[in-house]
Amino acid sequence: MATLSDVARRAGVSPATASRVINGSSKPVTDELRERVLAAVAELQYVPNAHAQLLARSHRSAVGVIVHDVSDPYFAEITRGLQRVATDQGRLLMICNSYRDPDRELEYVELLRGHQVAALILAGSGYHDAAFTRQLNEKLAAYEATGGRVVVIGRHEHSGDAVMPDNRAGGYLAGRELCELGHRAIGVVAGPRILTTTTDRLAGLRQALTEQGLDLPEQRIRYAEFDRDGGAEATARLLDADPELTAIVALNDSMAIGALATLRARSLPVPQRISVVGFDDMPIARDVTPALTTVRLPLVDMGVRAMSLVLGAGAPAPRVEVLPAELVRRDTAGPAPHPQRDTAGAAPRARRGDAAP
Amino acid sequence: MATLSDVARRAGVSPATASRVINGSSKPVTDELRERVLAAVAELQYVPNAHAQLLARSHRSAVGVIVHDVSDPYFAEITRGLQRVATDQGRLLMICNSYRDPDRELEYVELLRGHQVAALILAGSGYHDAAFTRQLNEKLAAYEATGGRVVVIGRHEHSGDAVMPDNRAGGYLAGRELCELGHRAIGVVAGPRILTTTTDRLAGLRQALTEQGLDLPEQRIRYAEFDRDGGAEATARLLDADPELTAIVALNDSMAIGALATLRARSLPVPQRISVVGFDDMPIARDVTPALTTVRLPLVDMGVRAMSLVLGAGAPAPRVEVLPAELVRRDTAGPAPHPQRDTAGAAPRARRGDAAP
DNA sequence: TACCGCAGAGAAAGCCCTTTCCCGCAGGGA
DNA sequence: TCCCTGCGGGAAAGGGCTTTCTCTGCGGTA
Repeated sequence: MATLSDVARRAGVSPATASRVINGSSKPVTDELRERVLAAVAELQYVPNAHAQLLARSHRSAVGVIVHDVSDPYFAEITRGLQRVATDQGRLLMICNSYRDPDRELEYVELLRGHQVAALILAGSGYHDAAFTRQLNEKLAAYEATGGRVVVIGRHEHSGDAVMPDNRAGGYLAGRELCELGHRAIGVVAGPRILTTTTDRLAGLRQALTEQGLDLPEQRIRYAEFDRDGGAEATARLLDADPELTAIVALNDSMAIGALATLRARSLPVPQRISVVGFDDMPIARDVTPALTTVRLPLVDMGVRAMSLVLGAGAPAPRVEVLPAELVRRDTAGPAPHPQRDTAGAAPRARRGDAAP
Repeated sequence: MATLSDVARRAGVSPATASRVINGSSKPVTDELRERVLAAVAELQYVPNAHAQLLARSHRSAVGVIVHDVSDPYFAEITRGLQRVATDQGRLLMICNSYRDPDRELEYVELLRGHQVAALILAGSGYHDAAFTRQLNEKLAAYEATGGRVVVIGRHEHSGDAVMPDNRAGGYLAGRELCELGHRAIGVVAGPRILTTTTDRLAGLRQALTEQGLDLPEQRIRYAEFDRDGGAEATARLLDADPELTAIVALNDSMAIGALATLRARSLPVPQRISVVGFDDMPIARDVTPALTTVRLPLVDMGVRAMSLVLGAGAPAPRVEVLPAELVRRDTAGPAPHPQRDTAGAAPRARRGDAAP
């Protein structure tokens, strides 16, 4: 590889001058020398060594991002938001997939710190795991102590700046919708119970049911991987245990799609026989058939906010931006198939005029 | 940030010794000193500066990857394959999204070269653009001249090692299938015509139709973005121009999903009234309703092969691995709705017993 | 006892840049 | 004519790490 001094030698100037030309330094250089340097760069196909540059320059510019998996639509959308702001500000993003492995997450914090990133964004659910949480917070604190900035998306465990989707309210929305449609036998297809996202969404859902005089026993919940196959499998288990279910809440859209697949395989019409509500409103939700009724989270906006927060000025106190969830009614949730013997939930159910456009 | 000499000072040793302990050098260090160093590392939360390390070490280990967009399922699958091999070999991947912008692609080649990657993988379609192709090849050649290794996935324009999906054969498969089902009026929803992927798939398709005595006039092809919305829009244009179409080939699955959306919006039943065939077989294809008939490409395997090639020993001659396409029959392609006046295609149509399970 | 060899530790030379500091020189004012 | 100013350029000092080379001191052999 050609180095700067190769270029300088070829152009007959000092490395200092070559550097100034290449980086467009504010210090003036004669046109004659400038051209000689540029010519040498072209001839030698010179590309500056990024590591040497980062070492020599003091200011750090890249931003590190740790997500579960960029190709998961949930994180893809968030990342889109992150990118948008980062690109505007000329920042490079280093994105790492933790695949929800706590150890890998810890490793990546170190790795990114080692790569001298100016800031760190952690996106994705936190864990119910005190030991891990403590370790992570220690690492994050160490990083912040040396001037690094940290923002988390959707995790409570960190005490600093955060962007939080309102998972609990979203769960509540899903639950209320189904209650109002007259459903009494509601099953839940949930992600891993160690994730705070799962428990938060579940808590909101439970609250909605409780308000309608329903409870949500553990046997109506099945925990599985937070993906399509997990959803398919959990739905099958749920149905095997309780064939009378008239509605299923999937705690994310991937699982909802899996649920739909199982339902189709068992020839259970949606929403006539059984309703399904998803969560997240990822792009594909509107394209499955029937189109998925789901709880929408402003994913791109979450990314935008997080990046703005992390690149903006620091604040004396931690800032927490809570972004609202919103119910998107499409075609997978309909009235419960047959009238309930129990009439307790009649009033709210009547409130909803679904026949109107 | 704590530095190595901070650690050394704190442990009362020289930086050399500290370095040896931290990197597990082969040179022996007394247990006593080793422990002092380790303690200092822990106390100081020391993380080595990756840039300094890369500068000091001579051997390069990271691999650069340029794709259209990691969150596009096509590239997500390929990347999964790349990652699998890279992780096995302890390599770090630097993944860049070009968003099909040739200039950005060129920039990323430089960027990755500047980051001293040991190898470079370019995935995604090439362009019908001689000037760009030449520039890219020059940059790649310059990189290879300094010992860098390059593998491309799905692009003919580079003369070195390559992994090639058989796009042309795949197009042929889609065309033949529809002909055998009796379709005569077939429209195509295509990606940008500047992409070689588009023209390759189109060429195979055209060949299949030609063999059946059909031709594929330009007005039966609509070019649009290679995504869901592009597919929806192109389908609408196609239908407006030619309402009698009985089949649509979408040149990737995202476009096929868009096509399905338009068809649903227009209440055209699939496959009774109109058949749809996609391309790629991305994971979601089986979950749309009706499940998508499509041409499968071994995407993960393409990634695996590419990474193996690039990390393996160099070869004297360029190696090109062509991976086969395969038709996956699901539910969006059925017999043409009404018998053709023209009986020319009868024989092949009869060959296929679609009523059988 | 004298000498050799080697284990274990440190000094120092890079790796490739950026940037400060300094120097020479030309032009302008006194 | 002399001095000061300021511009354009180079020398050199890092930036944080790895690694070779060198040095010290110990145990073992003749």
